Amino acid sequence: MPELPEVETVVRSLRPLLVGRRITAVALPSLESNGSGGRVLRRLLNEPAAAFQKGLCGARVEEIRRHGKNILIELRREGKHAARTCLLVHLGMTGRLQFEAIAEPLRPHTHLIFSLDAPGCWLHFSDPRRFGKLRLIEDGVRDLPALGPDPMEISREDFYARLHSRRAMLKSLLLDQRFLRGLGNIYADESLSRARLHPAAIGAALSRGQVARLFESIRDTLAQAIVLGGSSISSYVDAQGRAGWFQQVHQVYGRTGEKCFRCGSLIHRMIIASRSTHYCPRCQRAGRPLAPKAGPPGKGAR
DNA sequence: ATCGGTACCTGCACGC
DNA sequence: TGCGTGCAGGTACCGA
Repeated sequence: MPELPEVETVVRSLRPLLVGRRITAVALPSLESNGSGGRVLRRLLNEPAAAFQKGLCGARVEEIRRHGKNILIELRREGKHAARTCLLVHLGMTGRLQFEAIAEPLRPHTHLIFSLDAPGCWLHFSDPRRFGKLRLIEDGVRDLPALGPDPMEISREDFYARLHSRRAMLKSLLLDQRFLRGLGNIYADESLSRARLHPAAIGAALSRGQVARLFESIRDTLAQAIVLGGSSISSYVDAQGRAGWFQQVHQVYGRTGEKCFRCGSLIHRMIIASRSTHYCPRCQRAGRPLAPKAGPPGKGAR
């Protein structure tokens, strides 16, 4: 679900109802209902559940930001133990933060419920596959994993310098959060398609013009996806339950065997960095590695 | 530095 | 209907 545009959409949908609110309690339904709940929460939280609850209760939400695919909920605790803290939420593959009326039936795999000082409004965190994580960190960004620059903030020159020093395949680079933060499988494929670059092309081998095309494509793709509220494949929705629309304009992702909108060729699928990679073999030739010379003479590699 | 493989999980679509 | 298989938007870790 959650790459940069989806996380940005969630952040924007969280703000109106969450900023300024106080967290009054944190309930852990999976701990109560399920024998393996303790193990689930240990993986999700990486600290004892009681300490996590204590760190959040009474804290007021000051601001919500995005850092790559991480959601940063900036908090201030008042009173005797006044302090600034930050709740980092990574949605993993299937994590969902959603406002609910508590009376509604609990969505399966709801692991946390944040009570707020707002009537009739609770924030639920659910995550069927449990690849998500929540971390309480003191004092902001210091403890975050070292991530690369944000694709919407990096300059064209810096992007060129970073890309030109790398000998990895473009798809691998775009998925690498230390190279650039926020892209995932969908937006890597979609950006490469719009830039008309082959996913297996080598970063260092691109011309200045090709790098510029990739730079613009990434920004345009992400910007358009944010406007459309992200891509809703299977179950993604924002904090108010609204689906995104960007999947309607996917050019290659999830379109294996369908016709390219530009040239009519069939979209191919290959594996790079052990991830499904979708591309048009005709439009995305630029930078393609040379075909192996294998095969009997006269049969020329295609 | 880079890559492939594996691991972590559940849910779903599919073919038989 | 039920079963097995493969696949899914995430990261982290290991060994080569």
